[in-house]
Amino acid sequence: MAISEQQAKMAEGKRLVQGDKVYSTPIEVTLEVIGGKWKSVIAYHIIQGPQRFSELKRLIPDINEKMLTQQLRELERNEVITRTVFAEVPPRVEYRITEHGASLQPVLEAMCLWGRGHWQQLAAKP
Amino acid sequence: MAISEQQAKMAEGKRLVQGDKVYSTPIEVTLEVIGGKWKSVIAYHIIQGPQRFSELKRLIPDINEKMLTQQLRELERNEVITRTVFAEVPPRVEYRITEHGASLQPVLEAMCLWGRGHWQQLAAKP
DNA sequence: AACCATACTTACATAAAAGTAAGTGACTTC
DNA sequence: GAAGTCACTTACTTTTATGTAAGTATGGTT
Repeated sequence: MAISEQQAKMAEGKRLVQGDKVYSTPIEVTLEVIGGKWKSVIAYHIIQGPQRFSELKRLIPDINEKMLTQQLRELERNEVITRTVFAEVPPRVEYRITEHGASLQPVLEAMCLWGRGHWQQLAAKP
Repeated sequence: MAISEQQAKMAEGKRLVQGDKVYSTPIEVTLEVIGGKWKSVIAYHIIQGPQRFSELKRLIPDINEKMLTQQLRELERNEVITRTVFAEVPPRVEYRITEHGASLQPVLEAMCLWGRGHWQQLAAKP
């Protein structure tokens, strides 16, 4: 390792660097992939089994088509899911979890579990 | 349960309701508490042990004071952390995880682990 | 008296995320 | 041939999140 690199590392503390992006926790890396309002929810549904576009729309009633498409594309770009178009009319498109995406299961499961617990606490109080 | 309530539930599928908020997955509940760019990172650091404001600033170099205060307040409001002011000059304020907040550990750990793995994959490729 | 430290607060500005509504293409059924 | 299905796209608007920079209070140190 060059001295300048080393100095840079010491000056900035333990930080993860990737191209022009700098993270101070691996959590930030995860957020790049499943951060935001929809991505974790979408991934959670697809991890339960392959889903069509329309099925996801049904499963996530409040999402609109633009958001659904956009977030699916980003998940695809990050290799969390794959997109398969079937040459049929009307078209059929299937989204499946990748192996890499499947490794998100513990994260999504933990989030799901915690959310359920927190919701019950809220429901019990006021 | 009143019939109208029941009908409402059937019409809208399995959804969690809390006041004026409606969720279709417990994941959304979790996101209300630790969603966004900073909250999970902050909680992660405080879960490792009590931290002062200035220490958090040091641990999360890219955050600014306004954001740090704001997010700390929201974590406090959701009973994830507590805030203790010591009557000293200069002031000392300590943030600690609550019991409820400590239950986030599996979530944050999973996020951290996954982020590390994903980052290594990225680093190995290009 | 001037300066330092800590942990903020405030007003304001910018950027990013999310939402709305209308339209597209290819083929099927009525 | 009009209408319907599915999975989008596009242009545009609104909302939410995040950031900047300056200022505040208390009291200790020089």
